Amino acid sequence: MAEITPQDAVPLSESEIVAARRAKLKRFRDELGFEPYGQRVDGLLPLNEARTRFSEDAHLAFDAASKEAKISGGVPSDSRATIKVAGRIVQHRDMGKLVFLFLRDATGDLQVSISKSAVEASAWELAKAADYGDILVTEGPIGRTQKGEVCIWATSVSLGAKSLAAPPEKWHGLSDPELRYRKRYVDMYANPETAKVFAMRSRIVSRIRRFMDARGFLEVETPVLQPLAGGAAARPFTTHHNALGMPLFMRVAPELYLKRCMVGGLSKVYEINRNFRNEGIDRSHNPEFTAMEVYQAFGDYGTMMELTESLIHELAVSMVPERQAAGLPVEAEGPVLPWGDLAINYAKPFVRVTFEELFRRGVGVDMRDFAAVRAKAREHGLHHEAKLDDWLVVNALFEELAEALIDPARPTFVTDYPSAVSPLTRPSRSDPALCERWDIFIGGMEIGPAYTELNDPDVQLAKFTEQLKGADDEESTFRSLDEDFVEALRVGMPPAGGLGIGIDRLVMLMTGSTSIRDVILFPLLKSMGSSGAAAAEGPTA
RNA sequence: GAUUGCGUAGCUCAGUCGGUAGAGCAGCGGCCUUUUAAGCCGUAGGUCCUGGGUUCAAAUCCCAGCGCAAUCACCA
Repeated sequence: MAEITPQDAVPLSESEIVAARRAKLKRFRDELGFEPYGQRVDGLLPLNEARTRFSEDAHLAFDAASKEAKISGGVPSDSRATIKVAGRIVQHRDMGKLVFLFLRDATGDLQVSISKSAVEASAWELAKAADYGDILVTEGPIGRTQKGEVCIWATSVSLGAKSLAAPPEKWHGLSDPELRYRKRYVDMYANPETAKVFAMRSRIVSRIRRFMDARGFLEVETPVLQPLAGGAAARPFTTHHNALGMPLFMRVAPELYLKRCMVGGLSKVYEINRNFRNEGIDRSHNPEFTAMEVYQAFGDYGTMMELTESLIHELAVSMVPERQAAGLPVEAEGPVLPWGDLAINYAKPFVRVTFEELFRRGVGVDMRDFAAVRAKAREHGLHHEAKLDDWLVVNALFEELAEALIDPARPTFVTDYPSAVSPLTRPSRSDPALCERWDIFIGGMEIGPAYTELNDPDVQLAKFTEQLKGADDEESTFRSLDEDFVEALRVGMPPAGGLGIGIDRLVMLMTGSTSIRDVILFPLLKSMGSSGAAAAEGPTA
């Protein structure tokens, strides 16, 4: 195997900015003796925590002692805390024999002041020549400057990593949305609010887990690679297992496996799951997205409604201090979290309205009067109406006219959907035309449905079979009957409530993000140029 | 998939009626021990997204393509 030298890795041509940075890297290593890619450092403080170590008293005492020492020629006593930090340089001001720079980490920014007289010659050269984007490690007492800026007065400086890439604009950051998504690693340090959103997302997901765990649910993991893509009527991504010679699908939902868990005796389970749907991309859809599915034995859709309302309300309450800390608008009463043009009020109880009532208000006729429904459908230009089943026409009209009546500024449960459009749901005990299902809408987005689950294997099999008949040629290539699932139901699944919540959309609402790409670290974009096209061809060997 | 808009230096953006390609930041060389988007002097940096077309002349007008965004469609 040939030795790879750093020179081999250098591109043939690069911008003068990059060339200048490479020259500095060489100089730092060869002339100044710094390892440009750093080493282990213990005892580092996050920058926001470092800032809290500042003491005005210690600063003033040191200031006074310094002046005295200047006259008497002694060494001033210093009670300031000495701390060690690391961060990326986001500002660099060279004043001659004094360098001010700002370091940034995920917790915030902190100034470092480097005086030529306070550090070794090599460290001084490093401080002078350091670039925007370099990762720096520094140690020293924390004080402030004449202008009052809290800072570390460096006594040592070293490199954590030399940055060889041309940095974004230091004031505007990275604003081109395409570049922000393609180079998220730059976006995250150049635009601090980006990193804040992802830190918030992490805490939100963590709170969801604590909420579920506190209620006695077990978190489980079920297959992403499935021989049959069941649990939702969405187009799956297809793949293949070489050793088994077996076609596989990326899951569109974990539902059928979580129900198998119920059959097995895990009576309260949840999974925070990545799903994959081979469909369009827009502000609220990414091909892979995160959901949480929940199943509770001997619960029903009412159990799931209480759980969902409590969870979302609790999350919204927890966002009040989060958003205040991040400088985002918020009202504690409710609470009210602004989102886009809306001020969404998460006060309990959430709005509840039946599908039938909303249909009557939105469409103006009784949904069971199919003649009137079809007349309305023609009136509103649903031209393929004649080909559709009665209830599908009802559903289409509902989505067209009734959903718009839902107040986007209030979380709203729409309950008791027509049974005919909900194959995995148990029909209503009081009215067989309806089923025990609700959907929750917030901000005009569907956040998730919940069902009283169907656990009668014969009814389930009949519904699956009926659904398959309705599938067109394309659908039938990936839709097939999950016989093992029906077999599991024959073993006996307890009655249960089930729930699915879109975590990305919930995080959008909680963090004030109006695009799903702003809450997914690396959203899918088309690949660029020929290398991307070649990669899409797959392995050739 | 459709429509509209955008694509100019590493980044953020100007570019008038079609007539030699511009600024700020970043970079490079200087000066400066208290800056807050530091400042000052000097300097370098371009496949104007790609490919065609119209024209004496195209960043600019036209066509096609690529990428991104918004809206719509699709997504129970």
